[in-house]
Amino acid sequence: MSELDVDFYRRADPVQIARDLLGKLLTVSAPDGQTVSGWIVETEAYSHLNDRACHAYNKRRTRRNATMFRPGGVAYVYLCYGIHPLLNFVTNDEDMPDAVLIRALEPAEGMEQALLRRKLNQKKIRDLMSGPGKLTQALGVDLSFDGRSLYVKEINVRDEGRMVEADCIVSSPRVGVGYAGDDSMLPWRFRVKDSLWTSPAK
DNA sequence: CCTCTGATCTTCT
DNA sequence: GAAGATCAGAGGG
Repeated sequence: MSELDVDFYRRADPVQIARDLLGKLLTVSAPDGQTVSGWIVETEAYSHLNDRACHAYNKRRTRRNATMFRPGGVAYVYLCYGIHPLLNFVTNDEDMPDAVLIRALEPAEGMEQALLRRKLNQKKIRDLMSGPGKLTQALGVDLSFDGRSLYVKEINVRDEGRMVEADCIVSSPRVGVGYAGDDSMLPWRFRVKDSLWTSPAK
């Protein structure tokens, strides 16, 4: 139906955007020419205000997080644990560094290519995109996507009319952010209730 | 089902 | 030097 636009990404509340992204269709055409897409079923919000788990907490700049300071509507991709590229969408205005981490997708188009990239067979289909590192591998997203606009054919997000009602969204604390102290308790992880495709981590 | 571990890049102490 | 927005494989129950 329609591509998500500047007005969607440049809002000031990453928590609302994380909820709104559930049910949207993410499509990636990798440099090898293959296209893989999936429905977003799990996200996490990160805010530079009052959130110690955010890479850009208190507007702290590092070489890694420079992309977060750009205007909303670009991809922020960084290497986690030295191995896995993780995909975020930058939100809010320039120099207001918020982001939404994409944590899991329900497979849509290009499943054969995704299975190849993940080295999985049909029996393991549930592991295809059910985690932030798994989905970047399945989609072919690597560090070269950092800073890429989200309005291009290489990577874009569309509203295809799949509705996710408020009472179908489960919120819980984010994964792996214990270092953030009290902020690690914020219920800023969002999942589609009863989806078979969300990540297993507590 | 579960717990443990290695892989190995960025950032901060 | 240590820990992190993670995953896969090995081993045990």
